[in-house]
Amino acid sequence: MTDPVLRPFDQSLPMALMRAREATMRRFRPILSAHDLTEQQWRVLRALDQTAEALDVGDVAEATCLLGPSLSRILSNLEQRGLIRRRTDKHDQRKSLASLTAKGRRLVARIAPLSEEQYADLESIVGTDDLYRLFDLLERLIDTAPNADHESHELKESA
Amino acid sequence: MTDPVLRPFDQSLPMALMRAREATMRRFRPILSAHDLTEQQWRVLRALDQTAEALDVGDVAEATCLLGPSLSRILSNLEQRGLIRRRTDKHDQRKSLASLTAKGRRLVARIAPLSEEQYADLESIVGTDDLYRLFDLLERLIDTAPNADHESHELKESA
DNA sequence: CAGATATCAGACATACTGATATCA
DNA sequence: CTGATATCAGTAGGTCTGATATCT
Repeated sequence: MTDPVLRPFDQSLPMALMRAREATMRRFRPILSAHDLTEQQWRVLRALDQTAEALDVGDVAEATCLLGPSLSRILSNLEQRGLIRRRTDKHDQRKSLASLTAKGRRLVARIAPLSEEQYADLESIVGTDDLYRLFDLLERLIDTAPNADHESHELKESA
Repeated sequence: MTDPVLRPFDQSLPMALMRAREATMRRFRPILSAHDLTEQQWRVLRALDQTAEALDVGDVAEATCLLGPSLSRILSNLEQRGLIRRRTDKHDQRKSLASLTAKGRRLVARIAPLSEEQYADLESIVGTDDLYRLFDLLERLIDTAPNADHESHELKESA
């Protein structure tokens, strides 16, 4: 009568994904907090670093898995700190375009080598082949999503 | 001068893990919210469902990847809703033991088949073999964690 | 007394919903 | 007008640090 009705935790996929992400983030978190960045803020800076041009808010939301309202506040924060800049799109004045400032770019550049260091470490532990296998499997999992709405909340992770 | 200094997003492991978890959770989230449960609350109920006996708070924290203070608040919430019960350990009165109430157990039992349904769906899409391969790779990744402190915050996801 | 355990208090970043202004 | 885009307002649930009480 008190028997478990669910599969054990170690067979829970979201749980395994969360633990794996947690294990990975344990490497990066100290780096980010040393620069006063939350994970979400870092994701935004990172997304903006990838493109030479500015991105509209919708694109940033898609890239970072953040919801619009959350993103608006994060962008305000980063703008106040002088790390990013916002301007309205000339061709479509509804849109707001975000881009890194020189200061933001310097910050990313300062963090990048520390980040890559951790990746190299990870790769040497897990092995390059298995790491790519993992990426491949994760990609396939992502494609199984019922609704590929780019609107979805934070990992927050659970279950 | 505006070239990206970081690897692209699709080669970011925490990012891939987050997206994969998000894709997976998209299946389960509607089920949980239909029963007024957050992901963290569900993780706690699930952990308690796994053992016939009560668990002390430390064990629950370990199992659910939640920090002590967060867990305290979540347990209070679940206790108020009559889903769990807390009592102090007779042998070590510092410890607080948590267990599911009959009501909590009924709730888990009601959700369980809906959850398993999604797992079966997932397994049929990804394939049983690859799903196990994925579990294996994730497990290895988890073992690479620098600090295996069971204290670590929420997925929140990033980087 | 030292170490462990759980909780509390409070500040903060985020998630999420719903309303709003602007523009295509 | 409609649909899209971004933001704002506000509530809620979590994170995290630091302090506290209790017990081993």
